[in-house]
This record gives sequence, C-alpha cells and structure tokens, in this order.
Amino acid sequence: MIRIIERDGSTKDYEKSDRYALDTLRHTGSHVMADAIKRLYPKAKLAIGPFIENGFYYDIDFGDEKISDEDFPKIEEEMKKIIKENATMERYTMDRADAIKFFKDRNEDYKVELVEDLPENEKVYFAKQNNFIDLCGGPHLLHTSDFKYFKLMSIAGAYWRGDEHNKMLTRIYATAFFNKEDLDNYITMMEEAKKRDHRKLGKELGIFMLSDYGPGFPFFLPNGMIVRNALMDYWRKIHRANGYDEIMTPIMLNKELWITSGHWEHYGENMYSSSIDDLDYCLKPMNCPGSILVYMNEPRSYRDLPKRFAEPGIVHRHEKSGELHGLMRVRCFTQDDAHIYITEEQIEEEVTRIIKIIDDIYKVFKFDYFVELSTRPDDRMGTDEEWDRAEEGLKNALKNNGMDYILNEGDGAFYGPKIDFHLRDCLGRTWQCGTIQLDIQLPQRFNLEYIGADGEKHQPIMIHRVCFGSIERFMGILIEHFAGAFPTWLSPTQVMVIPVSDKTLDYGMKVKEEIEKAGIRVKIDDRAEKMGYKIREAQMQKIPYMLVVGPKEAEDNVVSVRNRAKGDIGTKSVNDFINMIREEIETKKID
RNA sequence: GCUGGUAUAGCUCAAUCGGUAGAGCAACUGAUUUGUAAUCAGUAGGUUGACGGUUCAAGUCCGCCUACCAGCUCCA
Repeated sequence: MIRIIERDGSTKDYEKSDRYALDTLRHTGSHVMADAIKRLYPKAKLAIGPFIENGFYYDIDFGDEKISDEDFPKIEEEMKKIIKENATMERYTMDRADAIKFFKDRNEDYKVELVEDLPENEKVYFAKQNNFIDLCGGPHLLHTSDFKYFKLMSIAGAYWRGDEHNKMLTRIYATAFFNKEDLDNYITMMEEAKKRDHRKLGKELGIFMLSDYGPGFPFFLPNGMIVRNALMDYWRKIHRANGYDEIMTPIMLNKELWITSGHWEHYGENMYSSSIDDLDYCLKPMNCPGSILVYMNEPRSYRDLPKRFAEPGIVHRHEKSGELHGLMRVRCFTQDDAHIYITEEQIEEEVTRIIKIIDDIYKVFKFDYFVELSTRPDDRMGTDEEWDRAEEGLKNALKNNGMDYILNEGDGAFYGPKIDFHLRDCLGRTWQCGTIQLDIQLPQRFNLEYIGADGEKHQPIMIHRVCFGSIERFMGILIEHFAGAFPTWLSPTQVMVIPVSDKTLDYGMKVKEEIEKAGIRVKIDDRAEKMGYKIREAQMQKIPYMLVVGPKEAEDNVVSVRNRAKGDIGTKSVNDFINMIREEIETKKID
C-alpha cells in the first residue's frame, strides 16, 4: 500500500498496482527532480512538470547554463539525497495576489504567468516538501521517501506552453516505478523497441531506403515491394468484396482545382507546386478532389448510392524537415483512400460498414486499437449547423455500434469531423492509422449532385476514409510490431532451400522448383558455404522456413523443415510442406 | 521550422596533444563439400557528408550548408 495526499488535503492508501498511484508517484518525482535542479542550479526557472504515460518530465529554463545528459548522474545523486531527507508533502493555499508576489520574489517568471492565468478569486494550491515549494494542487505521495526507483531518461527542447512562437525550454524526461523490477523491465522494453526500429530493420531486410536527393521520399526495395504488394492484394480483395470500385487519379492537377476545393487556402503551406506553359499545378496532398472529378464525370442517381471509389493514392505533403522519421513520417506516401458518396440517411449504415472493414483488417495483424472522435477545428469551412449535423452523424454511428471513444475537441479536418483509429502495437505504443471523415463541404463547393427518387437534384454527403492510413507508415508499424519477422503471407522470402553441400544441389533445385510452382516465394542458397552459415543468414533475414536438404532427404524424397522460431520441426514430403505453408498463408496465420 | 546532438570503407566502429586513416563483418578470388545461428587463406575497398577558413600540417580547430538522430511543433 502507498499513502497519498489528495488534492483536498486528506490522505488515503492505495494499492501500488493502481494506475492513479503510479501517476502520483511520478508527479511527486517531478517535484523531487525540480528540487534537485534548483539546488544545483539556483538560477534555473521552473515551468511545468507533469506525469506522462511512461514517466514524467519537467520543463526548465536554465538561462545561459548548458545542460546535457552528462549532468544526469549529478542530478540523480542530488535527488537521492532529497529522498533520504524523507520529507512529508504538505499542501496549502495562498491568495492569488500573494502567490504572484511569492513567485515574483523568487524570479519564477513562468510560475507567475501560470498563476496570473487563474481567475481573480481562485485559491492557489502549493505543494511543499522541506524547503521546496511548488505551484501544485497534488495529489502526491505523502512521503517523498516512497519515491525510490527512478531514472533520468533524456533531455530535449520543448516550447513554453507547447507553442512554437514561445521560448524553447529544456525538458528533462525521467521515469519512475514502485519497484526495481518494473523499472528494469521498462528499460529492457525501451531497448527492445530500439532493436525493432523499422529504420534499422528496414535497411537490414532490404525493405526501403532513403536518399539525400529526396529527404522524406522513401524508395521501396525489392523486398519492400513484396510486402507492400501482399498488403495491397489483401486490401483490394476486401474492398472488392465490400462494393468498392478502384480508380486512379493524377498526382498533379491544376491549381484552380485546389482553390475550389479549399486546399490551397487551408493546406497551401504544405503543397508542392510547379508552373508550366503559364499554368500553375499542384501535387495532390489529398485524393479527394480527384475522386470528386470522377464522381462528376457522369450523372448519378440515388440508385447508385452509396458510390464507393477506392484509390491507393500517392500524395505529397511538404512536412517540416525536423518532422521526418523513417517510413512513419514522410513527404510522399500512399493513402489507402476511398471516398464514398451517400445520402444523409445512409451515414450510419455506411460508417458502420467501414468500422467493420477496419476492425477486420486490424485483427489480421492482432492489433488492439481505440477510437477517437475529433470535432470542428478553428480553421474550418462551413457553418456551425453543418458541423452539428456531421458531428451528430458520427456520434450516432459510434454509439449504435457500441463503441467507446475519446472525444478530441477541435482536432477535426478543415472540411469535417472524423473518427480516428489508434492502434496499439506489441510494445504498447499507439499509432493513428485509420480514419473516417464526414464531409458536407466539398460536395457543396463542387456542387455535387444526384437525382433522387423524386426526380429532383440533391447533394450527396461525402465520406473520406483510410484503413491502413498510409501504406508507408503502416509498413513501418508492421516491421516494429513483428520485429521484422513478418507473418508468412507477408514475408518477402517465405522459404529458403539450404542444400547441405553441392552434392545435393540438384535435389535442392528440384525441391525449389516444385515449391515455386505452388506459388510460394522460395529461394535456394546455392553458395559453397557451410550449412550453419546459410541457416544463420536465413535466420537473420527472418525467413519463416528453411528446408535443409542433404543426401538423406534426397534419398527419401523429403525435406528437413526448420522454422525461424521453433527450429528443426522434422522431415516432411515436399507436398506436405506445401500444403502446410499454403494453409498458413491463406489463413494469414501469425506465429 | 525550433533546441540539442551526430556524420570516417557497403555495414558496425577505431584513430591519444592537430603530424602518412585502421579493424571486424560484407564483397571479390582460391581452397574446403560441409547436418540445423559464423570454414580457412588471400585481394580489393576512403578527396573522413559538401563548401570555405585557421595552420608548415586538419578526420581532429573555426564558419556555413546538407542529411540524419532525440525531443518540441505539426501529422497519415
């Protein structure tokens, strides 16, 4: 049990396994860290120090002082001293004016600003341990000595109040746990995540490359193309089965189109453009206007709706240089996009259908996910009434599907609200991938219409949606999720035939051809190397199956099967092996 | 874009105070004919990210640029 001093000043005991207790521990940790830093650097000015998912941080203005991770041991030592002092957390309040004076006297400019933002008559809460006093409502561990197992993790810049126009402060990240084991596990997990880094594995496995000639424009290597094509084959199959028609629209279109669509006004900063023959063109940052032109290509009837146009569309967006990250954040990527034109009555049913598709896809990879509803942003098109209708439509669809969601106010697209799917990988990290966006604006801007049963013209509503999000990012996530060991159906090479020596090379070739005929991606390692060496290389390439063939196998017309995870799993006839791996591929089995 | 850091052979890394740039793996050649994660020997491989400066002398010091890395901001 752990004793906590609550926001109201009372104390209460909690189980250490309680998430609230862990967050509180970390919050207290940020005070201990701030105390240590103030002792070592009296001139430092404190900003804010909250707990976060995996620990806590404190933003500090060190002035002219240069701090680096080499200073961590010193700070950690000071923190240990503070912990040994075994202070009891006290909590008290001050009047706003007194609080402002208190921080002004101490030159804590940021704290002054924080207090000044509070309403006039508000009481200001403080937390105090020994002589260290900080602006804070709590809760806290009652005794700072309960804060024991911690580690300073990293140092980075962060803008005051998260605004890039403000001063950049120094942020020190740290983590803490109730026991040493949890702390060690966390550190091990961080190392594991590093080993799985898709940039490292992507290079080792020949998935993709980058070039200085195009920062943020990934090149797909042969192995990467196999994975990508396998994903898209699956994607096409699902979409055909769900009544989607695939289209392809140009990646570059006249600027006029982007002015009409509103992209130029709302997204122009991120768009690449070019001039030729006195005409301005833009590379598309989104696929919707192209899809709209296809919709407008012929008159549509209510009988056609929902009209579903799918397009794995290549988009270009000029992301700021510091935002690029391997395949996860790039400047050219392919959205597994679709635009669906529906009547207002069809919103719920169609959204439900999309939710089902996305759910099916994520299940194939054993991804866990959660859903977020993002509502109208400040920079938007259309009237409040239209936004009301659109937001209501999505809410109802979520409600009627019994889906819990997190409300993310003000984070919608400029043309409509959206449902975002955040998937959780095997290390517990989350990624935004799928999204369903409702849009009344673009149909209006382009004057889209369909002929209703009444013979009159009506305006359809448009849904923008993606499942993978971007193929590039999704592949990056898959690489890390599977640590490069793709399920067999996605593996670039599914089988490596390994002859024990040149003497069985002929038999190996025969085996390889047979497997190849069955439509399986197979290679043979015909180098004059030792078997152990070839196995090692195949293992490092994470090839699911290795077939060792020597004189014994040739004699009995079998193969000795080695699985990358299970090791030697005995001999099988080539036919049995083909049946086994085919079944595994067809069911998209994950080992 | 911002703050801080990094850039040496295909990859992972050395090179002391500024004094002729090295190793392992990979590649290539040859030998070896191998039984479930590395056979041996040899060969080749570099304007030290680019440009400029300081110096008798720069991988090393300074400036500028580019890319990358950790965050921030932004985002699929």
